[in-house]
Amino acid sequence: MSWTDERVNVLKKLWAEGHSASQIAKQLGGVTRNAVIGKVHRLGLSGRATPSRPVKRPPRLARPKPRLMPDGTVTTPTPAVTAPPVEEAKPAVERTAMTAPLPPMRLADGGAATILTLRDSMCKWPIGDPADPKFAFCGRKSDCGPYCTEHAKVAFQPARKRDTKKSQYDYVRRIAG
DNA sequence: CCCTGATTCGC
DNA sequence: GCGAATCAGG
Repeated sequence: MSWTDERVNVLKKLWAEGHSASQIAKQLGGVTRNAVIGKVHRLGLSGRATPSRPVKRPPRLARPKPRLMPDGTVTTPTPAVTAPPVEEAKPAVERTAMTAPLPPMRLADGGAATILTLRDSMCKWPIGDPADPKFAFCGRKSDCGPYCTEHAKVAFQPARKRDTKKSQYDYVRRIAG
């Protein structure tokens, strides 16, 4: 099917009325929603009422995936080597320190357990910002684990509600192809 | 998983 | 110009 004047008019009308691209495609027939969206863009009426989506995305770089050519050859375009501005996850220390329920134990000298004074039998729960000079460890007696009984409760929470196998699989597929 | 629009690029 | 593939997000 091609974009006749009549079909374009229907497209404009339905789009103006707020129908989604897939709905318009179904009504027109013979086109996919991608075709509708593509046409909408080409007509320059992409910006409809934006209810709740002020999403600004940086432009995607060219598809690096191999493409199967009609003659059977597979071409793998060299992907742009632009470093993606990936924001790293916060260090575990920061997250755990924020939820620390106990202040560092006071040592005999009045200070707190540091990396120098922390012994094997002492709780290794971090307290405060590692970059801070006052950064310390809990230092209470740790028995069968790295933490004291109080921090062990926080550190070894009962397993959080697991993701479904399905959604995990989706994630793996997303990153692994 | 379903859905939405946005974008790129081979055709 | 067209639209499939592929995005990012609800």
